[in-house]
Parts: sequence; C-alpha cells; structure tokens
Amino acid sequence: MVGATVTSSAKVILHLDMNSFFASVEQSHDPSLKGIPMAVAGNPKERRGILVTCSYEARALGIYTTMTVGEARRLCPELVIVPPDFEKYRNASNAVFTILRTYTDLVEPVSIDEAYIDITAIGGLTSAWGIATDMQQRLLRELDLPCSIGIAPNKFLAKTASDMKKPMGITILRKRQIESLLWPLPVIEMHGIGKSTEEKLHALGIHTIGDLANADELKVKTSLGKNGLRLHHRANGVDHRPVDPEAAEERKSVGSSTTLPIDATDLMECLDKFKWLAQKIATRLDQNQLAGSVIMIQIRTSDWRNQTRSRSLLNPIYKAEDIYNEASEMFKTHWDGEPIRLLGITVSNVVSMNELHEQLSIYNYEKHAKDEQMNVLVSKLDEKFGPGTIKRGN
DNA sequence: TCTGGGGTCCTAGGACCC
DNA sequence: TCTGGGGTCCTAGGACCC
Repeated sequence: MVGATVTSSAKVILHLDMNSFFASVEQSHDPSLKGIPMAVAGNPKERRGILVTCSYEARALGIYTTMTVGEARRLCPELVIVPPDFEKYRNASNAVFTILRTYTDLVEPVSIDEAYIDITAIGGLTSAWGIATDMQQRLLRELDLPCSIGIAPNKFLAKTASDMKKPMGITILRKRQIESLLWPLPVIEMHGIGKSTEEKLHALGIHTIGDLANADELKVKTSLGKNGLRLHHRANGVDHRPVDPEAAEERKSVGSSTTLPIDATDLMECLDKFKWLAQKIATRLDQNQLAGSVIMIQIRTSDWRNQTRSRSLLNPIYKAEDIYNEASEMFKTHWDGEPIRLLGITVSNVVSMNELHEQLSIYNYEKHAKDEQMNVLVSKLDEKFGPGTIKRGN
C-alpha cells in the first residue's frame, strides 16, 4: 500500500491558499472581468497606486503584484483596474472559512485568504486527496473562488506544497520527497527567507535549501539566531507547530498609516493627518470592542528611512481624541523637520473591552477593600492615641 | 522594480529590581 | 564597599508575510 510507512502519530495537514484572492472576488461579483487581464489597485493618480493583486491572465503578460499602476499600464494598456473593496473581501473570506469549518473545527486562519487545516482525525492520508478535492470543488461551485491546496505531514511542508501548483492545484508533499523536490531550490524560495536572510546565508556559503539542511547548526545559529535554527529544521522537513484554531483570534495591534500625496514639511498638515489616522483607528477599535495601552507612531522620511516612537500608557485607550493627543505629542517632540513621506499610528497591547471592564472592577474591588482596611486601622489608632492623631493618606 | 498598508515576531540595549 | 547574576519591562529597529 502506498503511504504504508506513515506511522499512527503522523499528521495530515492541509494548507489552503485562495488564488489571487481579491481579483477572484471581483471576478465572481462581475463576470465581465473573467478571462481578461485585470488587477486590483489603489488610486492610480496618486503615487500610492500599486497593484495589490492581479488575475492570472495579467500575470501571463508580465504583470505582478506591487508593480506601480503606471508601469502596469505601459506594459499592458488593456489592463482593467478595479479599486480595492476590503469589505467585499472580508465577507468572501468569512464565507470561505464557514465552508472549511464544515469539515473540521481544526481550521487555523493565517490571513484573509489562507488557512491551515488538520484533517488527521477526519480521514488521514488515505482520504486526504478526496477531502482536498471536495473542498476545492465546493469553494469553486458555491463561491466561484479558486484555490490551491497543499497536503503534507506538517505546516511548513503543506505551505510549500500549496505553492507548487497554481491556480487550482492540489499537491501532496511527502517527507521522502524533500531531498529531490526541495533541496535543489535556492534558499530565497523558502517561506520565511527574504532578501536579508538570503544574503546572510550566501555569506555562509549556503545557496540551496539542501545546503541549509546540511549546514552546521552552530554556524547557522551564530549568524541568524533562533531563526537560523528554525530554518535549518524546516529545510530538513521538521516543523512541530500544531494547527491552532485560536491562534489568530486575539489581535495584538490595530494600526493605520498613509503615504502622503507629496512629502510634507508642514507641522499642521502632519497633525491633520494624525487626526485622520486617530479617527480611523478609533473606529476600528470600537468595531472590535478593543482598547490598547501602547501607542506608536511611524515616520517615513522621503529617503525611505523609518523611525518609530512608542509610549506605554497607564491605562488602555480607544478614543480618537486620546490617540491623537498621544500621537501628536510624540510627533512634536520628535520630528526634526525632515520631509515626510508616510505617517502612521499603531495602538498595541490591545485587550477586549469586556476584559478591561473585568479588570477595572477587580481593581475597584481591591481598592475598596484596601480602603476598608485603612478605615479599620485608622479607627483603631484613633482609639489608642485619640482622634485626629493619624493623618489619612491614600 | 523607486517601492501600499495591514500585520507578527525577534533582537538588543538600558532601566530597574532583588 | 566598584561589585554578581537573574529576571522583567520598555523602547527602537528590523525582517518577513500577504
């Protein structure tokens, strides 16, 4: 039997990746966009106009994500560009996850269009292909949205597998295939390795994923720290992370930033932007019933240098006014007058309002209890030394 | 290739405390 | 008293991902 070497402890993990998600959602809402080169992009008249994603027909013509609108148009004058509609994508995403959860509760959202699914308990490897095919067909039939699925014994390999065939692919990646399929690839192909890590690895004489897998652990650790060890393990197909449905539930921060139409040198203009950003964040905090106790501002100068300043607050905040006051204060004490390209605010260390109210009532209870103790103490001392001898503090 | 906006996680130094 | 070691919090910056 094929796959008989799989032990009882082996898991079967799926990684599901929606294909050019935003573009596919737009195409499902407007069939006239199907089968043509199209892209989702910000305002082309401003310099923040870059492609967020594009259809496979556009990709075939050399169009890619992050390309500027201007350049895309030069390359492909007939490219149809649609402005992004995040609410539409959020709704489509919810519909996708609702379908996935009809198979199992072990669904971990990774992003708006990606999920890990642990199907060990509902069939294992023998029926993995059938389950994946069924999922893919249902998403296409019911939502008109294409996806690719990777099947493997762990998250890293599943993620790698889902990348191997797009669009509408299903790929099984077995541990014994790592050497032949993964090891020949350059390190930059590995999930978790970017330009910077690639350079460090090259400096160590490590060029392929196979080089990384067979490199000296200590050497990699010295140069890359914890991350080096992790990458070394992954290159060997080792990844013990469980699929955790709650992992992405708790958001840690809420932020907003904006690239200015032209570089700013005027304080009032910047403060206006901060006011607008604070309002945006306050609205989103309110929608999610959150408040946060760390506030951070980001300043990107025209030479692309990024600076951040942050403050920890005694109490979590959520009101636009409070967010603005903290942000503007930090900005005023910090900005050296350099031309600014981008401004941002992030509120982090967020907690839910419910939790906050609980904490507050516990705090009040403790404070109250303390007051009671103090009253008893004072009255006892009054008894002993006469009234008014003891001054009450707080 | 002249580069958006939303995030997460990691590192490293300094303050502070025991 | 010139001096240890461990732990945690805060801040700034960087890498990476979608």
